[in-house]
This record gives sequence, C-alpha cells and structure tokens, in this order.
Amino acid sequence: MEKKKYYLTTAIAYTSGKPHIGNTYEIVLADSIARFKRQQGYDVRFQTGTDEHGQKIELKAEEKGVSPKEFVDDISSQIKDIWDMMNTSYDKFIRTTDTDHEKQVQKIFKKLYDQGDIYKGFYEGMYCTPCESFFTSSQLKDGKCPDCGRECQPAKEEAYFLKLSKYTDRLIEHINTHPEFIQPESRKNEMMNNFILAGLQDLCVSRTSFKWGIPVDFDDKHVVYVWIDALSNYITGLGYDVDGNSDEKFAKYWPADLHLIGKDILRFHTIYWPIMLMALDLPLPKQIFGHPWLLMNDGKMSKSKGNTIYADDLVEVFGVDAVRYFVLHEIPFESDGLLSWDLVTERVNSDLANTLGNLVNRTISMSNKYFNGVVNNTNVTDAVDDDLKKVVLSTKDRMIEKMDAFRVADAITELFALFKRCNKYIDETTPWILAKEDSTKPRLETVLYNLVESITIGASLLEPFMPGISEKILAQLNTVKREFDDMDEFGKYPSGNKVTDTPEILFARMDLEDVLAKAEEFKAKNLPVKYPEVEEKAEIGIDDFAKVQIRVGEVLKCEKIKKSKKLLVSQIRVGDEVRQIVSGIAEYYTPEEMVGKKVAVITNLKPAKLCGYESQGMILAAEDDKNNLSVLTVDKDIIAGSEIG
RNA sequence: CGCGGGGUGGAGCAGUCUGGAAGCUCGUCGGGCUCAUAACCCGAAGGUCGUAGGUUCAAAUCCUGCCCCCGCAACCA
Repeated sequence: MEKKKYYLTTAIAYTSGKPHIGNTYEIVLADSIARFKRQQGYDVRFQTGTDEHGQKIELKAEEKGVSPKEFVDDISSQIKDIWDMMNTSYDKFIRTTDTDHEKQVQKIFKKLYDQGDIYKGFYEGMYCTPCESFFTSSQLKDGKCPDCGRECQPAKEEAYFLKLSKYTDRLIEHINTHPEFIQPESRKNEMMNNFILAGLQDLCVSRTSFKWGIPVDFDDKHVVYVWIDALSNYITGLGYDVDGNSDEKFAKYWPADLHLIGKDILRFHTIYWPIMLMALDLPLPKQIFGHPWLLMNDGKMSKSKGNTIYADDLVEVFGVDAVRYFVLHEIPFESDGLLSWDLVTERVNSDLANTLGNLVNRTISMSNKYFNGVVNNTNVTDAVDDDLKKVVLSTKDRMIEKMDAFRVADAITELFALFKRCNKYIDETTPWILAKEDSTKPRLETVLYNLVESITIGASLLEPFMPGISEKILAQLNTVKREFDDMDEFGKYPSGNKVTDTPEILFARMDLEDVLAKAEEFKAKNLPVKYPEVEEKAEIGIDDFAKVQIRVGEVLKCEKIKKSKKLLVSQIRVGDEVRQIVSGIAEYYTPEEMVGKKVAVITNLKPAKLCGYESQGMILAAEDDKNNLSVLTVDKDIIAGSEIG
C-alpha cells in the first residue's frame, strides 16, 4: 500500500539578521510534527528556507558595505547552520534567490497579469522627491516629509495590483466550509472580522523604490512585492511550473497539509496566499497554523531591550535536546510561552535530569548490579505490572490524539507521564529488596525487564522531540527504535539482551547560579558597548543657533495622556507664564517624578497638537540607540524662566 | 469608544466554546525509601478563579459595567 503523503512547511526566515530563539522555535516545532508524522507512517516532505529580498535587506547590506547577495548568502547560511544545529530534519531548504524560484515567480506574475488578475494602476500618495519615497498623508509630519522635513507633493506612481476583490467571496466561502483551515480557530475570526469581511482592497504587488527583488520581466522598472515572492516558495520548492511542466514532486505533495507560521503573518497566509492560488487555479493548503510566540519575562524579545536569547547560546549551556524540549514543552497551544534562563534550568533539572535521566540511569545500574546487565523476561508477573503496561501501551494513542491537534506540549506531557509511571513502579516493586533473596530473583528479573521494555517504548516515542537523546537511551539499552506498529504489545525487547555496563549521565543537573552567570556573559557578548550613531548635521553659525530660544522651565503639574502610552502633558512655568507642553517620555518618567524638575525647554517652537493636546514648546531630552531617555535639567538651582545659551 | 490577547494557590500554565464538587508542573513543609544524577515515591499546606453586578437550583465557565497587564496600530514638540 502506498504511504499517505504529508507536506508541511515553515515560514521562510527573513535574512535581515541572526534569528533568536523565538524564530528558532518554529523550525523545531515543525520538525517535531514532521518526525512524528514519519513515525506514524506518512511519506513526509518538510520544507523550510530563507526569504531574501526587500528594501530592508538592501539597506542593511549597504550599511555593511557589501552587496545584497553577499549579505543574504551570509545570513542564509547562518540560519541553515542553526537549523542544522537544532537537528531538524527538513527535506528542502529553499532560498528566494534560487534561480529556479526567481524564474517561476516571474512566470507567475506574468501569468496573473496576462489573465487580468494583476493589472497596472497607480499608487497615489505624497511624494518626497529628494528622498524618493512615498508616504500616506497620515505619515507626514506637519505636512512635510517625516525623513527630511522637506515639502512633499501629491504624486502618482505606476504600480501593479492584484485583484483581491474578485476572489473575496470564494475565500469567505472556503473559510466557512473548512473550519479547520485556519488554526487555532480564534484566529479565524480575527482574520474574517478584521480584514476579509471589511472588504479587501486590491493589493499593490510591485515596487519601484528599491532594486533588491525579483524584477518584473516585462517591465523592469518594477520588482515583485516580497510577499508574492516569498509565498510562492511553497510551490516553487516542489518544482511547480506555471507552464505545466511541474516536477512530479509537485503532483505528489501539493496541496500542503500544513503551513506552520507565526501568528503575526496569518494575514498573508490566509488571505493573499489562498487568493494567489485561486488565481493560479491550484488547490489550497489544508491547514494553516499560526503558532504563538516565545516571550521573555519582560515581554517580547527585542534587540533594543537587550533581552534577546539565541539558540546557540542556550545550546551551549543546555544541549540541543534540552533546548528542543523546553521550547516544545513550554509553549502551549494558543497563548504565548515564557522563556528565561531560570525557567529552562528548572525544566531541565526537574523533567530531564530527575524524571527521565535518573530513571534510565537507575534502571541500567540495577541491571548491571544484579544481573551483570543481562535483561531477562522470566514472566514472574504481579498485579502491579498491569497498570504499568496499560499506561505504557496507551501512551502512543494519547500522543497521536494531541499531535493531530498540534498540541505538541500536551503530547510531551503524556509521554512524561510514562516515565513518571516507571519511577513509581520502581518504588512499588522495591527491586533492592527483591535482590536480597534468591527466591525473589526471578521476580526481580521481570521487574527490570518491564522497566527496560517501558523505557524502550518511551524513548522511541521521544524521538520526534528529542532525537539525540532518544537515540542515546536506546543505545544504552542496546536496542533500536520501536516502530509505532510494534507498540501494541508489551514485551518485544529481546529477552537475554545485555544493556551497557557504562551508563552515561544523560542530563546533568544544572546549578542555577552558574547558568545565570553564563547568561550574563552571553548578554555582554551579544550587546557590545556601542556609542550611538547620530547623523551629522551641517555646520551652523552662532546666529543660526541664536534663533532657538531655550529657557529653564519648572514643571508645576504633570499627568499622563490617557489615550497614549508615551505622552505626558506638563504645565511648566517659564518666567511669568505657564505653558502646556506635551512630551513623549511617559515610558521613562512618572508624572510624580517630573513635578518640581527644572528642565530645558525650547520656547519659540511653533505650537502643535498631539493626541488632542496643544504643546507650546518642547522639553529637551537625550536619547540613545536603545531608546533610553533622560531629560536635561539644570545643575544648580536657578529661577524658572532663565535663558539657556 | 483604534485592533487583538490576557488577569486561576509563591512561580509558570490547563480548565471557559459544550455551566454541575478547582487541575497540572515547579517551589515550600512533613513522611517513606536507599537502586539512582542530594535523585525517586507518598502526603500536606496554600486559591472568595482581577473587580462589581446580573442570569441560573448551580458560574472560573454565560451576560453587563469597571480596573489592571501585554502585543499591534498611532503618537513620541
């Protein structure tokens, strides 16, 4: 009988920088699903890769002084190295700079254009000529360019658009008739209510403002919009060909069974991608799962917060399988998971070292101590064996049930219940007492046999999540992975087999203080001291400077602006008048802290309205690259209103 | 009223759709055991399930108001 196929993909990683542990989570999650499906007997194809085009990359490369291609080659190989380090079993690593991908994207674009789903129109907005950039009117600052402050003109630019409107009804119909299409279901409503039902505007699918992209081959001023480019990877990676000369892999594996993506990009995968496929007259993927994120104790991981943790640092401390275990186990189904060095340490010590590692170790030690490592099934059973066997044999099905719903963390919990059951079994049977009398030795042999058999099954079920450790355990038991089909019966471990006489510690207990010290080192390494980069401005004369009036202002009253997170509004005495000034410092100063401060205020700035509050001036503050902020105050006491110059 | 997620014993979470004795892991305390990685097993303490109302025989779960947290968006003179 031919195996059923299962095609799953991750999102392709954007090559703007080294991925942190949050990005790495996705590939590990996908890998565990892929491995599990393989164990279930599916013919799995697992694709990942890198997304390498776009303006951001063009800019980053320029900053670094290398060509965009050199830049992405470097990052892409770093990403691949991390995926490999995490022991992920992808079948295909696609890059959007692969020539066959680029060629097909051009052909897809052309086909959609030829059949009228993509049409040429005009992109309208405010244009800043020196900056060569378009802005929407809401992006403008005071009617001027937000980058350079110069005047902008309304302008029109040629662009290509994808007719989303034409397919909206079909998309709604599909989502309604396929409740499993968008997972988890809560996300489905979000997409429907927020975007689809509100009406879809045709999507601008070409750019002229940068060059680093796939050129539109019949109009080379334009490059293809990165999402059209990126999403296509799911079919180009299978050898899809617009003209019908697709690779047999395409016929075999498309449509995808699962696109695994971050919840932030669900919109692209549940709206634009299905519509692209409809336009290409291809079947839609069966499921799209928007997984949650890994968060740090203090919120989302970000470079500016300095709380970024990288997979390789974690691996250096804990090892690959422990890191895989942590991210898989800690992230529930719908809500975000937390990651911190202490949490990982806790999990490693408790679950991996104590429950699992110690179980394997004590079992093998006893086999060696009492029977020189030979494991015999003497079939001297007892009532307590029944429950052990029941738990061990039923674990697989319970895991399948969880995995089918992508509840990977829950599946792992089921598996660890098996190992916990084994530890309890040792307590129930007290092997050290059985070892005292010759008459109970046969019973002891069966007890140890049952343990070895149970661990063999447990270790085999562990393979999708911790492939390295799974293999190690099986090697220590001197056996091989038990296949799913052979798990319906207890007792397939060969009686008389000999386990290793030199059991290795699988997971050493970690000392929290050592770990935290290591974490500090990594933090320092990842965040080298850097002076802020500030763009130099043209030299000015004293007369230019004299145009700016700066005076000492005493903060009399200060409160938060409710609607805004960053804004405080202060009443400030400047000489004999009191001014209302709005400033974006709420994240760094409480209103109470501000009151009484004598700050530097620009007093001759044209008033402006912010969040409905008039601001008659500006409080001076220093800000570094990491958005730390400090307001300027006077060094000695001086009366409010004094001029600064 | 910009969009969305969330508030459950000290920590991290499940349970909420489909009301019906508040559960899991860690930590703490007590006990057992000694094969084992100061590991393992058993037991206990600890929660008015953010808050105020409502519906119901019955609410963590359904409805309404409010407070707080976190993303996104906006804004940051």
